[in-house]
Amino acid sequence: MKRPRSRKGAPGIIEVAARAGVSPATVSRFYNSPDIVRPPTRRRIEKAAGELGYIRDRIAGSLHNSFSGTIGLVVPTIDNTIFSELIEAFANRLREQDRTLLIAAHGYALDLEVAIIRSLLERRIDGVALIGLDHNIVAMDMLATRDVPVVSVWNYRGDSALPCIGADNFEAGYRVTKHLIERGHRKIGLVLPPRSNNDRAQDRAAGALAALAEHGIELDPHHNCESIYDIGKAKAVVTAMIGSDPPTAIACGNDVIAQGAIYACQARGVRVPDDISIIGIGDFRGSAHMEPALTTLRMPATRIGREAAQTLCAMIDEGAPREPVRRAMETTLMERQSVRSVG
Amino acid sequence: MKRPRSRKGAPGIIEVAARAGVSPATVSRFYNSPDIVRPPTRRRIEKAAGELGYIRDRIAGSLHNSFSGTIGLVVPTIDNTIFSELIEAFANRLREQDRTLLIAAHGYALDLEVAIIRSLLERRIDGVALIGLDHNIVAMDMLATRDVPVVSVWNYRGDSALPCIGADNFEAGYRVTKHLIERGHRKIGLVLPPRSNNDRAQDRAAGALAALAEHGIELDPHHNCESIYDIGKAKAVVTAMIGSDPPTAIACGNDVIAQGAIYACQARGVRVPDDISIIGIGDFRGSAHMEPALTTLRMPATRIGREAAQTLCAMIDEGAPREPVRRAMETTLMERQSVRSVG
DNA sequence: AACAAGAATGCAAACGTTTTCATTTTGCAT
DNA sequence: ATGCAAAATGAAAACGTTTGCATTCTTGTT
Repeated sequence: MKRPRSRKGAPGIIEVAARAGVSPATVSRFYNSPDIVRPPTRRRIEKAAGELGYIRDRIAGSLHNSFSGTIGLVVPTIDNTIFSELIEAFANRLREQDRTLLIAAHGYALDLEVAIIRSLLERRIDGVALIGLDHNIVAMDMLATRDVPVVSVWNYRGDSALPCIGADNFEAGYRVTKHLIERGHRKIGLVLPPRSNNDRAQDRAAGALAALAEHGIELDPHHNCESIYDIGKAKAVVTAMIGSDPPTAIACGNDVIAQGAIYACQARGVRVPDDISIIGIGDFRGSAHMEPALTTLRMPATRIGREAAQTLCAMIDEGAPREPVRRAMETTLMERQSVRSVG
Repeated sequence: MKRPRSRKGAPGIIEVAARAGVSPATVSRFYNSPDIVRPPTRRRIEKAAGELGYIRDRIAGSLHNSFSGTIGLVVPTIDNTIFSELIEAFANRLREQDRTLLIAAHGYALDLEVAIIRSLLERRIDGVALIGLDHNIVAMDMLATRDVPVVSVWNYRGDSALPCIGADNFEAGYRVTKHLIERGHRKIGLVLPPRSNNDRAQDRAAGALAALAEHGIELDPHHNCESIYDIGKAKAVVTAMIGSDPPTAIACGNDVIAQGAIYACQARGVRVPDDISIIGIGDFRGSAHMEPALTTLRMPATRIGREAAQTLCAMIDEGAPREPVRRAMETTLMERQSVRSVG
């Protein structure tokens, strides 16, 4: 029962042209390069468009020149502090450039990614940003065939095939663990997010393990845990970990896990940092104000989002450079109250 | 220096048609109503499309019939637990319907809303979802003129002009306050988000005040505070409030404020709920696992998001019904550990 | 075997812009 | 005034689909 809804009274470029007493071509030029139409004409068109309440139809426009002014963003999930900050920055930057954002989430399912990319391509996106470096090969192929610029956001690797704007997650894992070691901790627990389909998590884990290995510290399997991005789950996992033979410090894969860890300690009457030190990664909004304030490695999500949008737009406007752009955004260790020195 | 990037080798419907030995029209029909093309033909087209790696161009399609398969969503901000959960649900529901989501944030600036809506309209969205009921009149006008279905999400009012899917925020404010009163509290503090340009906040405040008034409880001006959506800010505000002559309970405008309130108490050595009870609104992910677990009024963000998408799609496909759809989604008081009875 | 009715397909004209090329207008120097 | 280059505008052909209408193919009936 599809009604072919009429575009109602919506005036087109032709009506505007008629009312302004110029040709449609001129109206088009008025919108796309105002500088080449003379000020008096410009004013007439502006007036006519205003009176008619004209809204240009970019869809018709993009049919001709192949730019739609729309960018795709594919994320594992939107509902995640870290990504939502990133998305917001990305979206705002695009808006400033008069582009719009098509967004989709796949929930860590790589096969859904193909369907999503296809759907975006059907809408003629000018470029795509993807979270992380590992992606479905057929999806990447579709993009490459159509010559659509792609940037990978959030994770940085010096040898990535894709242009990437993000933080070095290996280094992140390494630094937080190293920080604990430097504070004298030897019995260290790890609570990391699942590694499958997640290069960020993989890199962080590798970094943490590297720091441990470098100092000849052995990781008790009982202290090596996994938790999804969920306070409740993290709390449960850490509660189990500290039940018997607890570590003196726990490195968490992100701030949400760290938050869960702190609650787990509080629930069992274990003091942080006096009995157990806890460190996170991310520095989410709020982490600075927790009790105790969370020591964590700050990842500049907003800056990453903005830079990524910027880079992608440049690739669209100027063409992709030979060598992919790769930018490692600096992370900062925020020393607060949840870690103390021992020994 | 705009290169008119070539659409490269991207094959069109014509190439597919040629390879399958049919006319373009038939290929088009194959995609839009497969049932009216005979199975053998269908198979040939499918094969040809597959071999060519054809991806249909919906932009060209929407030029003809006025549906783009794209929905707009305008939110104050993406980076906010409550909205990101909503957005995710909304986006996923749309994806299931083979539609895509154009998203934009205005950061509570009503004038930006006009620019955003205009930008969405330029992309020929089939419908729009907006957060809340109060909106810029010229933006609403543009939508009405073009006959674009609109739904308001998140806040419910029985008398709203717009179709709305959400929770009754007046009732929410009323219930949490009433809950404190029923537990014997008389010295009650309020920490609510700023009301300007925010009907949700206005309604919650009105509800809270109504509950107080109903029981003849006077609100000490010193206990009537405002805080933006930010743990740090809320913590500061509450720290000040409990510095001298603290209330015995605080009703918070949302869970993030409540979280800040709890931290404020912890930082000052005030016990929750023994010394002060705290209640939130929202039941964000994590609220159940805090220490102490937060008593709060659950708002079903995921269900709201899904329902909203559903409703909007129905309006697009079937036309808007005479009387706007209005759905009040049920809220639930989650009694946990942050509120105790007194007196 | 012939025929009608219906189903499947093809043809060609939209859809609302942008852009090339041609034409007119403008500004300036003579 | 006059002529000329440069700037501004107009006419018309794209862009890649969808769809109304016309045509051809099926299929079942007599």
